[in-house]
Amino acid sequence: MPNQINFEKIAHQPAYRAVSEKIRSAIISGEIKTGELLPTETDLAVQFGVTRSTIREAIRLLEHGGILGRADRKRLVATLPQADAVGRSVSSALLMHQVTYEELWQVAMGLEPLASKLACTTATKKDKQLLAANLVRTREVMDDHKALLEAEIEFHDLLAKATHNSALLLARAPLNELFYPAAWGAVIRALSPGERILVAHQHIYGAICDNNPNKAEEWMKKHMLDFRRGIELGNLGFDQPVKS
Amino acid sequence: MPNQINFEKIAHQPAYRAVSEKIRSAIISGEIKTGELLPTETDLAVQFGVTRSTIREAIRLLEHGGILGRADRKRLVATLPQADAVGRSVSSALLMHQVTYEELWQVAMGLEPLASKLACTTATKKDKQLLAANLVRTREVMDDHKALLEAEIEFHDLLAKATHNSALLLARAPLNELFYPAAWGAVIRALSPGERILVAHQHIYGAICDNNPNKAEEWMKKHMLDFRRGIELGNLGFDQPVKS
DNA sequence: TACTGACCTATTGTCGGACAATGTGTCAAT
DNA sequence: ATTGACACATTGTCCGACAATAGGTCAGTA
Repeated sequence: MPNQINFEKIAHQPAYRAVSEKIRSAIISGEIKTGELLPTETDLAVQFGVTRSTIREAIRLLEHGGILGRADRKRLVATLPQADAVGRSVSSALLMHQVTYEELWQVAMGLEPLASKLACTTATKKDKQLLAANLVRTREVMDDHKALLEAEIEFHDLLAKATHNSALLLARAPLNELFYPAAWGAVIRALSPGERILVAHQHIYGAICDNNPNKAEEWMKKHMLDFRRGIELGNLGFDQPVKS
Repeated sequence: MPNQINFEKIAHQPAYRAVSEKIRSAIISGEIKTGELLPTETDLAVQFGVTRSTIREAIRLLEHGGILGRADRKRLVATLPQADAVGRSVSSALLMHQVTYEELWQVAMGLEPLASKLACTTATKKDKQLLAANLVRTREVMDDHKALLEAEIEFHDLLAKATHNSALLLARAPLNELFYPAAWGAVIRALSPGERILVAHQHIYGAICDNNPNKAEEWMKKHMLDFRRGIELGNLGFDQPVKS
C-alpha cells in the first residue's frame, strides 16, 4: 500500500484513569506529601468535576499499588509503598507465570550474596543489634520448624534492610513472599538443618561486624548452595512451579 | 492491666475487596484461564449479589496489577501480568522512595552478570538471532544518541528474556524502566561511548554463542563497571535520586 | 465478490441521588 | 475522669438512568 496516510491512534482514556494519573503524579511529584490526608471523595469529585463513583474507581486503581492507604480506616492518606505491598503484586504475577523454585533460587543467588556484601559497609548499630537478636531467637527455636522458618526469613530480611537500598529491597521481595516460605519450609521439615543454618548466619553476622565484605558474600553463597543441596537431597521438585 | 480479656481484631473488609480477592484467586488457581473472557459487569454483579459499582471497583483493583486487561477495549480478559505492567508499579514505588542511581546500579550489578551467565545455557536459536539483529542495529545507529540508548536497553532486555526466568525478568524490570533510560541516557549524551558499548555487547554475545558462562559474566561485569566509570567521569550525581 | 452504509444490540463509562454503617467531636451528667 | 446521648462527616453500597461505542447483521451497490 503506497502513499497511505497513517494517523496515530488517538489515546482516549476513561476519566477514572485520567483522575488516577493526576493523583499519582501529584503524589510522586511531592505536591501531596506522604502521610498527608487527601480531600474527601466528595471534595475530589467536585474538584475534578466528575462523580464520586468515578473518583472511587480512580482511588482503587492507586490503592492496589500501595500509594494510597487508610489513615483510620476512613480517610485516605498518601503512603510510601512498602516492599511488602509491592511484593504482593509481584508475587501473584510470578505465581501466574508458574515460576519454579529453580528460577527463584537463581535470583536469590544473585541478590542475597550481594546484600551480604553491601550490608558490611552500610549496616548501622541498630541493624546489627536486630541481627544479633535474631540469632539468639534462632538458637532458641531450633527445634520448632515453624518458628525456625520465621527466624530464617527474618534474618534475610533484616540483612536486606541493613543495606538501606530500597531497590534491592523491592527486587528481593518475592523471595520473602514466595521462595523462602515454600522452599525453606520444605527443607526444614525434611532435614532439620537448624544447626547448619545457624552456623551460616553466625558467620555472616560476624563478617558484617568485622566489616569483611568478601567473607560475608562467600558465606551467603555457601548458605544458598547448602540450601540448594538440601532441596536436591530431599528430592523436593526443584524444577516444579511454586505453589501457594 | 492484669486479667484483661483481649479479643482479636475482627477483619471486616469491604465488599469490593472481597470480590476482588475472589476473582484474583479464581484466576491464579486457573479456574479462569488466562486469555479467557470474564463475564460482563452486569453478570458478575448478579453472580456476586452486589451492584455493578462494587464490581467495577473490584475490577479496578485488579486491573492495575496487570491481572485483568482488555480484549478489545470493551470486554475484560484475564491476562498474564507482564514484566512491564508490574514494573510500572515497582518503578513508581522506587521513585517515591527517592532511589538513587547508585542503589539501582548495585542491583544491576547483582542481576545483569547473572543474566548473562544463565543465558549461555538457556538461550534458544531465536534468542540469539534477536541479539544478533540488535547488534547490527546498534552498529548502525552508533551516532544517534536516542536510538543508541534504545538499542542498548533492548540488548539487556533481550539478554534477560533469553534466560527464560520470569523471576529474573520481573526483578530487573525497574532497571529497564528507570535505571537505563535515565542513567545510560546521561552517559551517552556526555561521553558518546558507542564504540565501547558495542564491543562489550559483542563479547557478551560471543560468549553466549560459545556457551561460555564465565566469559559472559565477566564481560557483563566489565560493561557495568565501565558504565559506572562513565557516570563518575561525567560527574553525573551518582548518589542523586533518580527522577523521571 | 467485495465494499459500503444503515441499523440494532450488548457492554462499558459516567452520572446523580439515596441510604446505611461507622468513626469523630461535642457537651452535659455522673 | 469516665460515661452516655447526640449530631455530623465520611465511606460503603445500592439503584436507576443514559451516552458512547464496538460488534454483528443485513441489505444495497459497484
